[in-house]
Amino acid sequence: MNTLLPVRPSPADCTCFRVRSAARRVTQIYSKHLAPTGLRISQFSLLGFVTAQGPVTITELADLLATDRTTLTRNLRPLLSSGVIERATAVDKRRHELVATPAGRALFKRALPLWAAAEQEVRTAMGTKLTTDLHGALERSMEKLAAL
Amino acid sequence: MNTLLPVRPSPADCTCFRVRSAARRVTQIYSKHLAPTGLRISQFSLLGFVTAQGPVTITELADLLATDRTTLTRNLRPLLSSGVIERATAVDKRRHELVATPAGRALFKRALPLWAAAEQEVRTAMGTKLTTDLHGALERSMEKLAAL
DNA sequence: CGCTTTTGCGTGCATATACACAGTAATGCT
DNA sequence: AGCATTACTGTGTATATGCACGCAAAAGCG
Repeated sequence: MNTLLPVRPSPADCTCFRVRSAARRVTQIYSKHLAPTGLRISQFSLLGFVTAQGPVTITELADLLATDRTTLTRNLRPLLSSGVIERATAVDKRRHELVATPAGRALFKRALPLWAAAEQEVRTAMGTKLTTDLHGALERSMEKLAAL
Repeated sequence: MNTLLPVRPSPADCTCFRVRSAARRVTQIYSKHLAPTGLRISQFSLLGFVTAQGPVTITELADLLATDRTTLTRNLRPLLSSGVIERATAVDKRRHELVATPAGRALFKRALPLWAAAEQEVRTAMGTKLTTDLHGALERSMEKLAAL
């Protein structure tokens, strides 16, 4: 299990750099497709989770999305002000439960085929095997790195 | 090559979401290690490329890092003001050539073992095979997606 | 019941990211 | 040389990201 580092480590060998580069690249592609909806890809994900998970708190959402809680506070802002997500009053007054509004569910429904087109474009470009490999590697990596 | 999408697409199946989640996770790990240097991982990468590539322009750097050019303009700001990178006067007055200062090279040298520790921690957690798989999948993905 | 601890959130600060647009310098062409 | 084109860069605007810190509500305990 002694994974040796390259002899002359370079920033280009950095796992972090590679994952971040890939994230920037795919973000551009998805954003291009989703532009007509006015949603960024992160907003699409956020709206999707809120739509699917029903009433959910920011902390729960942070776990699902592997994002910092305080990041979500801000990322939710445009979605709250545009009325696609709203706060529900919870019994526990500390909890700020979030639900998708009818307009939010409609928007997500409209955005879904555009997301699918982006996903299809990426998967077609990569091919079936690479898509499977990438998803598998990312999935297993997240599991291994969750413990750290 | 007809890569079928899942029957009921969910944001969690999104390639973009997965890559972005992974990027957030690894960023946290590297940042933790690099904190004593005052460098973020993106700044470490930036400084590394400038140190290695010698005089380089923002546009060239943008290609190397797969980042938007205007992002680099801003990302360079803290590195310029802290004096680890400086502008060199080029013959072509449009070009803003960047070089690492002696302080910058020294800082990078100090940061290198901390980066190596982060890289080692990640690779140890993932294991040799998964590390190879992930790097390979990311590498090939970037190639395939570069054309889009 | 009153006090301490825990839990759920938001803010201040700093950086990261990229699109649309604009400015300036070099180049090419007539 | 003069003008159009191309190349290199910065800014305005908006979102994304997370750490340190502080606030309020609920829970636990004597």
